Amino acid sequence: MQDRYDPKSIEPKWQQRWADLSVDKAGGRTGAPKYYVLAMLPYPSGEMHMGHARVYSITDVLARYYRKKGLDVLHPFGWDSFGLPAENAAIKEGVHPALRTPRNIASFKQDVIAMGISVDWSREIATSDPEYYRWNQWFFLKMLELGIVYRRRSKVNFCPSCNTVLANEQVEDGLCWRCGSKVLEREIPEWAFRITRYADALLEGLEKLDWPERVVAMQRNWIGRSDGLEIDFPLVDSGNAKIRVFTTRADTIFGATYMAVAPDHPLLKLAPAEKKAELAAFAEKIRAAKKALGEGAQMAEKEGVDTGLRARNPFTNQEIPVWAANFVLSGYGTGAVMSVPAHDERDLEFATRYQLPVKYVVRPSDDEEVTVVAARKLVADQKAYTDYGFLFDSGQFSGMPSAQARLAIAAEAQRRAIGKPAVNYHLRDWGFSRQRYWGTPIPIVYCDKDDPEHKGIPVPVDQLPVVLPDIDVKEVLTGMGEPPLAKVSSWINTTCPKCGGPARREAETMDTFVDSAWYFARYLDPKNDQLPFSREAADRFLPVDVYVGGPEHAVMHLLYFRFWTKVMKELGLCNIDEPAQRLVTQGIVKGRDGEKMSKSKGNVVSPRDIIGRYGADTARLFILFAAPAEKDMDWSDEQVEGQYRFLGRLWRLVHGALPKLEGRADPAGAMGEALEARRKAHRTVAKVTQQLERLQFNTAISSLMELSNALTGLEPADAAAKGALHEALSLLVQLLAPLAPHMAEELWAELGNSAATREDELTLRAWPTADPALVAEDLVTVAVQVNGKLRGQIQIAAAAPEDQVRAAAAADPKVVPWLEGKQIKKVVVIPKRLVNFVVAG
RNA sequence: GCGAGAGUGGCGGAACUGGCAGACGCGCCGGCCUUAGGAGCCGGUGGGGCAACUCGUGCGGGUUCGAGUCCCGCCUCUCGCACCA
Repeated sequence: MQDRYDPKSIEPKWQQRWADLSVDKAGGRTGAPKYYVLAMLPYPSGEMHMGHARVYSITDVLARYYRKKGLDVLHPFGWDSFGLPAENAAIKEGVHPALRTPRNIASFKQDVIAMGISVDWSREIATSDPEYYRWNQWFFLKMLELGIVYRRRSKVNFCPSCNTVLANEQVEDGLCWRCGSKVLEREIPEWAFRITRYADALLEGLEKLDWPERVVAMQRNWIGRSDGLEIDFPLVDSGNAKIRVFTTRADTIFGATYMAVAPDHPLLKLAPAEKKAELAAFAEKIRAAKKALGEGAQMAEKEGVDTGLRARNPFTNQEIPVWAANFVLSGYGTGAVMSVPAHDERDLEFATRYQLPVKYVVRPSDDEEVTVVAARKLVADQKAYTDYGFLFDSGQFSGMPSAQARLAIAAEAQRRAIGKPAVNYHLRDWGFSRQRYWGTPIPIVYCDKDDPEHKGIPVPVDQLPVVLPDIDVKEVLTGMGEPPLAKVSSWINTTCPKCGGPARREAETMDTFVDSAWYFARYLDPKNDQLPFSREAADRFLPVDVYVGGPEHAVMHLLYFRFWTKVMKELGLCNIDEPAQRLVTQGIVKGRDGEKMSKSKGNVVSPRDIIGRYGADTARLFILFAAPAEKDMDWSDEQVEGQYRFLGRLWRLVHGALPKLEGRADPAGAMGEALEARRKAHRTVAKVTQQLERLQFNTAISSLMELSNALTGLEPADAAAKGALHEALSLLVQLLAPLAPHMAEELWAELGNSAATREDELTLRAWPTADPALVAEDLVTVAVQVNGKLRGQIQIAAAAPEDQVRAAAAADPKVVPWLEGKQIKKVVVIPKRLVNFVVAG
């Protein structure tokens, strides 16, 4: 034993012992329920940062807690080791990603171990390992068969100077990150997942998940289902041509006074000759503007051009003008809208600018008088009435409420064969081709003979994996020209699986979101060379019980992850609908200045430094104590010191008590102070258990501090009291174990519970249970109120009957003056808590 | 604009299904110990008032014996989406 708490001398020792005993291995407790706790897959930068430390602190507390509860806990770890950062670093520094990546992993892994994170390293995976990514290729081929993977043309960012395609991250303010040239748009073929096929399944699945509302809302919004009507507006004097629109407000169709189409709408070719030049110029202008503004930028003012075309409103039979407008998106719905300026803000803004007619057809009430006034006010204020209401000036539909009219008008359109109900989604298919080197090769070859149109011939499954070739970094990873793999002639040139003749491999690689879409399942069976994972393993451990990671993954990763799970079920690999039942999105860690930690701000605090100075237990306690898991937290050196001091006090508390524990007896006979200590300890067991179940780590730690404070300064009077103190300290240490495991192991041993074998380890590992007799209170403090204001407090037996409690409350000296001479109208008694006298006057 | 979340001491934050607001920690104040302490220990700490008491959970209403908690109407902040028809 040492005099002072010195984390450096105890933490590595216990980390070594945990590793030696393999206490963290999953799968050993076949009879027990499983518990799968997972942190989001990290990109292996060379050093763990605070955000990582926070995630792993959370998952590790859960892993250790449930292991102690006797569950078969799976807490695995792996590396998202493919991707752009490694490739960009290679382009800049000329170091091959395959060299850099293992170094980064080793360094990061050291940090994870130094934090005392209890990981089953026998299941470690790295996505850049061919034994991992071969299964990406396997999935690709299966999904190609099912029609979930397909080839399409799509627009990409292209740098004309580097002659290469750029990822969105490589475009800065519309300029190439490398050479600063203006980025162009270009159409190229790419591979895509038909995730839209699962839009409704992904939407419905959200209902059953125990996920933060914020994330659920973002996913719902991202999928963006909207139900409406597609309906044709015939063009006037243009033969049979008609413009199809999508609307969710069919009830307003009698108010459609013009149409608006996207600037590149195909039917604009029917526009009168004299308009063609103007329309072409407009389309070009809008395209250029969109490109320059980039994504997320505020769109300019609404703008349009009268196409000269005229359409007929199929319900009013009136002729209405057709405009090309910048606010209509060619990629959504039919690329054309019926404009109802009276009932749509956007349509009104446009109509106002170009002086198009506004016709109100829905009103808030079916009362003529009210309506006229309301309508006048709307016109005077130049406001659209966008709420549902009652129809007027709408022929046979007048008087109907909007909700009903929507359906009735849709039915009528269907009857007349000019429209049909339609559903639109914001969700787009997931294009996953990347013109990069450091990713999973797409297992496709192109053969001029067997595949003249270059649709792609799948590589046979038994030829997987298609392994990335080794390359000369300086020659291949230039960031310029054709895709990197196309430059590796020894690799790109291959033989056709069909004819055996010369063929070329697909030069593109997969988006790294593919890697992270299913890694959680590979952990179950990481060495399987027949399948991504066995059905047996899946049935044992899926789904993930708690998934922890940053809210920045709310849509992309978490949507792909869910999508992939649905595909895996379709393939019969597993029988779950959703990959993770519960999601915890942890808040960000801010620096000393209250700003988000970042290198550029110079406010980064490194976990490595904190562990070096205070030890992992302090780092863990600080991180868990500073804020609830889901909230942002500020870094505070003082609070870190505070946790270090707490651990120091605990150390001295136990070591100071050791001599007093000699000659202890069964605590059952303890009285007075010692009995109170036992009670406090058992109550803390009950409390902390509940707090850990609820992921309330900050209050769990404060409960331990309370117990520690209560036990400080106790002088056991007899043998039973000594036993009581020993019991209370042992419980305190056991409760501490998931949170500050090294300290707990050390003190547990000091308290005479040696941990030399795996079985002894399991003694500490068993989670304590509270003795109900000690948790129950026999004497309680009851608050006494008069007219809802606190006037006194009484101590009384918990079991005292109500009239006794009432009498004692009324007799309390502090309460008496407030009741004197008053008439008591009512007395509210809440057992064990409070008495409230309601008096007159 | 739409969606989600949050407003409680000097600070981070507690408060189970309405029941003693401010647990726990930081900071601060006082004391002890010490050659010394930026170590440790003990005590205090929402505002006002000597006190009895009183005021206090973003603002304004309401329900209730009783509201940080429930209802209605606002304000502010954070995050996400943003011409989605």
